[in-house]
Amino acid sequence: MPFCQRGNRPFGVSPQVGSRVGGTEAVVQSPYFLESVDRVVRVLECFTPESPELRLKDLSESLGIHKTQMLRIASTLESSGYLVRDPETKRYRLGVRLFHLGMVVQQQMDLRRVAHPYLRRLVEETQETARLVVPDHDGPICVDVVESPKAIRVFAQLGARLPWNAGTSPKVILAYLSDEERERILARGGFKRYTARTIIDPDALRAEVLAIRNQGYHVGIRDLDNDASGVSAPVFDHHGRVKGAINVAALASRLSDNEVDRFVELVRNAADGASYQLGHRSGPVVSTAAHA
Amino acid sequence: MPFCQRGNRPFGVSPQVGSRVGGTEAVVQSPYFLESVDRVVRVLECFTPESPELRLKDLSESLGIHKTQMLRIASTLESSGYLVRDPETKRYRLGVRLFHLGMVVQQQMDLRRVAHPYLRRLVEETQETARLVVPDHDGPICVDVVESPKAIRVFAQLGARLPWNAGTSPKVILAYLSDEERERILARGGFKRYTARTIIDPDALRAEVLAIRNQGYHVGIRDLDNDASGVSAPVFDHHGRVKGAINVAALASRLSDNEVDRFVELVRNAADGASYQLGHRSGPVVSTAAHA
DNA sequence: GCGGAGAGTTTCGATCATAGCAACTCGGTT
DNA sequence: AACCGAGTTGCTATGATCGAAACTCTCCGC
Repeated sequence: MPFCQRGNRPFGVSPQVGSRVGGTEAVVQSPYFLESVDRVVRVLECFTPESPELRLKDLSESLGIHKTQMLRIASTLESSGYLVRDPETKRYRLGVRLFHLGMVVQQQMDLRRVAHPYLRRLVEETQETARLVVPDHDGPICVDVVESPKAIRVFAQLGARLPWNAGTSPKVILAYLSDEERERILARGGFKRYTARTIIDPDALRAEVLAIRNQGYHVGIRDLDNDASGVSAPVFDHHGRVKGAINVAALASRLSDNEVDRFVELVRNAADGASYQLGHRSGPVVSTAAHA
Repeated sequence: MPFCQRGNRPFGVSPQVGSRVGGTEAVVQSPYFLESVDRVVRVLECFTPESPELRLKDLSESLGIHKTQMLRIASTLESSGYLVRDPETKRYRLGVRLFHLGMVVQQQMDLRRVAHPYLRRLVEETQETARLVVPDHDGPICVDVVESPKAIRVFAQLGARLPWNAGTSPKVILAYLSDEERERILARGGFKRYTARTIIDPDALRAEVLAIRNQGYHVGIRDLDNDASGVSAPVFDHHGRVKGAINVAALASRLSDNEVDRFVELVRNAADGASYQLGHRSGPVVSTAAHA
């Protein structure tokens, strides 16, 4: 394996180092690093929703590239339709070409496809069963499972419909649905009891679910099954909408407190990674371990 | 003005020359051309909806780039998140980063904004009044006008609602709406007569409109106003849906047959250009002058 | 209408990043 | 076990790339 990236890269891929301006070439990231290539993407990244139009000077200054060189780069990009230049104002914008590439990417941004490798990795790391659960008209459904290799393990039925009021994934999903949807589901009621710990009162469920929303994940103990506990975290799309939850479930007796903490970390990373792949940008997710 | 591109570049910007493989550097497009930059975009363009995953060899072969070099380019792109590599299969895919750039572009893809420069150019070229008309709940509306500089000119009311059965733009839009919508509008009926040439019979209107659809544009003679004639062509978004029509209208008496042909050409180019800017790829548009 | 400032464009030679060769690893196939 | 094809690494010559400096153009204040 040639360089730093190991397997799936979830977050923090931003090479937009801010001010490369003053210093000469700070961090060269890999033995195969081509500056000319990297510069191209750095140019494209200068264009944001906030500043979609930039002058030559803006570009050359913010990237620390000589204006002459900047002109050459921009002109080349323009000639292939990745930048367009308003002939009046001389300002550059991103070209439609990029939109089309974006659409090619969008076609691959399918939840199951994206989540699967994360489930696999979770199982490797935890040795427990991992699942992907998605919301559906009436009740969440388990749409992907990677089973624990252990002899005694949580068995998850692919395609099974789960209740809204028990199990970690359903509650995590419920937590991030819109207020109306959540209330509709709570109002519908009819919650069954599965174990002594199952919440069946709608108001209690609402409270639980709002707490989950604040926390950004959920650890559930024996509320759906007397022997099982689990950890879930939400997966969002690029609009910031919940598309599902990633979950790891284990025999409750096997889960020490330390293990729980580790699982939470792993599950959250997996869910964040999948969210990122779906185009989500770190917004709504609560950040206990914020990089501040 | 440094190089070949003059003003707005509508179509045919594809530098994807197919086989640059055999020959050495065929066409160098501008004095400011940087091969390294161009190569980056050519790499990205290898990925299409049909072949979204490519191996190193696929890339290097189809671009005629040495595999060593290809590895370096791809690795650099990977390290900045524009390509992702499946560690198992070693295949590359486009990264989510591109999706985000695509979204930045999408925000600029607003019909009025995009069409305006085309209207301006049309007026320059034709010296007649140009308009942008969009469909709306009940009737098309004129949402942008650039007026002819001539003393006697067609006056177009910004924001005016037009009838469906007269004038070129409404009929062009009608032609490209979905079958259901079109039939609903035809069924609603209540068409007024404006001149001797106005079509008021729904069946006749349907026939006219289907003919327009085959033709891809429409030349209307004195059917809304006894002194005015006009040419319209449809503008599509990236789903291939009609978003509006671009129109040039002149005093009927000023329009010779030659002029009409010229106007048709200009209006179609403008509409195609605007469509392109909205992400439309030459699909549904009828192609009399196909490049086949 | 003049002069200066700021942005963009053009030219040109020196130099350093880059291209491609060749050798190597690794996994699968005959 | 030998082979093959894909991918990875090391190394050096060279020509594409970079930046300095001069030029153009437009806008502004006087």
